[in-house]
Amino acid sequence: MSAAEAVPAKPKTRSRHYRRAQYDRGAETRGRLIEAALDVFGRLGLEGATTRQIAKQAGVNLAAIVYHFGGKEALHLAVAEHIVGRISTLLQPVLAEMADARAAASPAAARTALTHVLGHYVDVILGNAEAERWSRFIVREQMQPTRAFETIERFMGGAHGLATRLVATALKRPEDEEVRLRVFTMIGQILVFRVAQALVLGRMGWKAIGAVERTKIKRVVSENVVAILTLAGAPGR
Amino acid sequence: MSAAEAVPAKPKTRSRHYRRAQYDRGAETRGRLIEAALDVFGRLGLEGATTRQIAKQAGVNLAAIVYHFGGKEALHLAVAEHIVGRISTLLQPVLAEMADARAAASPAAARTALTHVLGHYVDVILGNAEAERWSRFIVREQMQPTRAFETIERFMGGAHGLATRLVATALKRPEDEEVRLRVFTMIGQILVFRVAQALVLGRMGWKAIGAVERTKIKRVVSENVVAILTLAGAPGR
DNA sequence: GTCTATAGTCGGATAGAC
DNA sequence: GTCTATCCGACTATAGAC
Repeated sequence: MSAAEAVPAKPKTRSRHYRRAQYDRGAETRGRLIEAALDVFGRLGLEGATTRQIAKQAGVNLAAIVYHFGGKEALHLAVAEHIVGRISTLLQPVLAEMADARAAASPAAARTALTHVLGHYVDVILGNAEAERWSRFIVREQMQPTRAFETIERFMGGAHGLATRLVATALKRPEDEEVRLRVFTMIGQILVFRVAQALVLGRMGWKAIGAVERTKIKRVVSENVVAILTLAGAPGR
Repeated sequence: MSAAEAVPAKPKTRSRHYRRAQYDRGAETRGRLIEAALDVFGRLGLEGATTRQIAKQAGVNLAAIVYHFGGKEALHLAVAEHIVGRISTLLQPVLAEMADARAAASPAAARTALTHVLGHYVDVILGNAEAERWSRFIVREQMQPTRAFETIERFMGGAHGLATRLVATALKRPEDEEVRLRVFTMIGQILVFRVAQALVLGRMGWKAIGAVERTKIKRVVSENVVAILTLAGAPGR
C-alpha cells in the first residue's frame, strides 16, 4: 500500500568512503521532507504552502525538493501516499478483524467487531501525534480536492465499505443506502472531535485530548452505536 | 450580532448628482468583497488567499480592500462576522424554539425540539448554497485558528450550550460532561456530510446533496438521536 | 546529493490622480 | 470611492559549483 514516494535518478556511487555504517542520505532527506510537507501542506494547503518553508522545516536545502520528488505538486502526492500507507499499517489488525467478522456473518460478532473497530479508529485519529497532521491534510482534500484526493479516497472508500458490511451483518440487512448512511453518521461521531477540536476543547474545558479523554469519547460513541444498532436500524422497524 | 463590517472614512459628498435613486456605492463594494473573500478565504485560507484574486472575483479594484477594510486580515475578520450574522439570522426561529423547550423543561418537548433543531441544522449546513462556503471557512478556522476564530467560537459555543440544555432536559440529567460529549456526537453525525462530502457523494452514488438526500439524512439522524436518547443516555443505565 | 545564486513571477500595501 | 502605477519582499524553479 505504500507506493513509491520518490523517483530520483538512482545514485550508484558514494561520494566518499566512510568508516562507519553507511546510511542512505537520500532516504533520510526524503523522509524529513515528507514529514515537513505533511505538516505544512496540512496547514496551508497545496497552494498556500511554500517549498521554502517545507525545506526549512525539514532542515534540507530548497533544491532537494525538485531533486527527490520533482516539484511541489509531486511532493504533495507523495505525502498522500505516505499517509495512506501509515494509516493502513496502523489499522491493519482491525481491518483483518473486520474481514473475519464478516466471514463469520454472525450479527453478534459483527457488533463486537464494530465496537472494536470504532475504538481503534478513535485511537488512530485522536491518539496519535501524527494523526492531527493526517487529519488536516485529509480534511483539506475533502473540502478542496486536488490530484491527491484520489489516493485518499481509494483508501477511505475501502474502509467505509468494510464498515458497511459489518453494520449490514449486525443489522441482518442488505448493504443498502440506509446502512451506508448510518455508517457515515457513526464515523461522524468520531470525526467531529478531530474536525471541531478547537471548539471541543473549549466547551469541555479540556486542555488536550489524551488517553483519559479518549476513553470517555470511546464510551459515549460505543453506547451510541449500540443504541443505534438496537433501535434505529433494526429491521421491521 | 452583525458587527461593523467596515470602517472607512465616512464619505459625505456624492461626486456627481444623479437623477435616479442614489445608492451607496461603498456598501455595494463592501458586500461584493465580503462575498468574494468568503469564497476565496474558505478555499485557500488566510495566508493562501491573495487580495488580487479576491478583488478580481468581486469585480472591484485591488485598492478597495485597503480602503474599505484596512487590509487582508481585517477583511478576513469581517468575513467571520458576516458568517456569524447570517447563520444567526437563519437559525433564529429554531434557537427561539430551543429556549422555549428549555423553559417548558418537559423531556418530551425537549426531545421534539431537538429533532426540529437538528433538522434545521441539516438544512442550514447542507441545503444552502452559501453554506458550503461558510463551512469551509469555519472548518478551516477550527483546524487552523486565526484571530477570526474567537468570533466563530462565540457563536458556535452558544449553539452547543443551547443544545446541551436541550439534551440534558430530554434525559432528565444535569448538563454534565457526558451530556456535552453526546451533543458533539449528534452534531458530528450531520457535520460529516459537510466535511467529508466528497467521500459521501462517491460512496452513496449521489451527484449532490439536494432536498431528497437531505430528507434521507434527516431521517437517519433523527432515528439515531431518538435511539441514543432512549438507550444510551437514559439515567440509571 | 547537497549546496548557492539567480531568473522570472507574483504577493500586499501604498501614493496620488481623478 | 475608485482607479493606475509602483515599491519591495517572497515565491517556484533552474543552473551549475562542489
